[in-house]
Amino acid sequence: MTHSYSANPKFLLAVDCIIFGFDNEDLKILLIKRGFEPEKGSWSLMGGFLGERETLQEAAERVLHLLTGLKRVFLQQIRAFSDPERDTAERTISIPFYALIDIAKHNEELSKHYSARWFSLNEIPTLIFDHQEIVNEAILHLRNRVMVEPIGFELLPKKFTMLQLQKLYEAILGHPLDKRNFIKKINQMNILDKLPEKDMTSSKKGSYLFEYSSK
Amino acid sequence: MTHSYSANPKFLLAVDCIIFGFDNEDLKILLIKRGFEPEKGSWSLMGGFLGERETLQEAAERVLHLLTGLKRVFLQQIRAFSDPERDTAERTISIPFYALIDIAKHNEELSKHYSARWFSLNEIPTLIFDHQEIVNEAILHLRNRVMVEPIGFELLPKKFTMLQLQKLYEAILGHPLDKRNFIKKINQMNILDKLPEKDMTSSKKGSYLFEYSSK
DNA sequence: TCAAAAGTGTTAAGCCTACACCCATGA
DNA sequence: TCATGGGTGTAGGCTTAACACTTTTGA
Repeated sequence: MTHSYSANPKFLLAVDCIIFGFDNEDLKILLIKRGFEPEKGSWSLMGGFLGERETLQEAAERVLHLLTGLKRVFLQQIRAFSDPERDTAERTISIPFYALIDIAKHNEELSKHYSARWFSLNEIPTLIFDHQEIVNEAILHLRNRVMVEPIGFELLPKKFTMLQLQKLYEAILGHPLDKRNFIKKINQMNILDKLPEKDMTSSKKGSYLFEYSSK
Repeated sequence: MTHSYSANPKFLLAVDCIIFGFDNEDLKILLIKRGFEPEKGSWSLMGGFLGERETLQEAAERVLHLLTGLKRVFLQQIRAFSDPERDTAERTISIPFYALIDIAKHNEELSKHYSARWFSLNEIPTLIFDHQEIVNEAILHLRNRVMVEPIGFELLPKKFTMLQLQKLYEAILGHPLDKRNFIKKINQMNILDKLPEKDMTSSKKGSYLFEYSSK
């Protein structure tokens, strides 16, 4: 160990954001066409460099806001990626965060500006560097977490039907769920408020809307 | 986002190691008396700075080897700590790793050289910077993981009794376990080989020794 | 009246928890 | 022979998984 701070090397720190969204069918991620060299024009996670006076969390919030226009978003840090060769231009350590957002709320203008597009998980194009590996870890992390904690509501509109929620869980977990068992499970968590309104777009009978209850 | 690598700031990256050991009674961590300013003489995690050509994992292995003499140790990365004020000397981002080692195997000479000491979790002295918070996250991580995956055997000698294993799990989880239920659970995991030998030191009857079966 | 999605219970199996006595042995 | 820790089984409650029919209503 070198007992002097100044004798040690310093590094660029990137925060790369895996932005998850849900279109009532598939879990998707928002990718950008990289706007600078190297790998200009290739598909990539939205990223940025850590600034002098920021925490990593703040940097991730900044990066996410640049692309989506959103603030106060669910963000979860995952493990650092540090292969010395991972970025072909210059050594960069990446500390990725995944975000859960409502697709409908992101700013289309900003997306256009970064040539961004939503991709279903099974249609992800070739990504730069180790970004595919980063995405894979984010998916695993999300999957593990959703099984024990009530997260994921960030991916839905404020009011949603049980079927929407079930489809979301199925998309995250990657396998179908039983309707009755799912409803039972969610109900006994006691995290939803049943609203008096119904969503009439999906059927003639209509289905009740629910809200995530912040208690 | 700044579209040029060189215009962005660089940072010192520390790897701090939470080194867990087990003395058949308590879960312990190995702390050092810090040998340089600031906070010289205060209790601290063993740490080091990332080198130009290393991955974070390699840096953690190097740091751990410096203090314990051990190689090929179980190491798990946890989340980065990045508060700009966390290190009072100079801004440093810490990427902590926790290690599981057999207390009996660490090198006493090296420990002495760093003025290192083992502390039970409930006797941890005041630590520098945010090291207590880092320790807390490592414990939580370990606790969550031990409930779903067979880890922890790294903390025991190669051959161990069921009681030793149970005491270890109790120390990690922080609460007592039922002997019969514990044995049932471990057995149905199918991860141990029962040896023909017995440990005769703990009782007149003797208790069978087990080995972790790598399959 | 029919088509389409919403809503609703029960049963069996497995899992977890709590709990107490006999065994083997050396002193 | 006795004191000490080692080893073993069962019953009840709880959770999970599998499974199908009735309701509502607009077209």
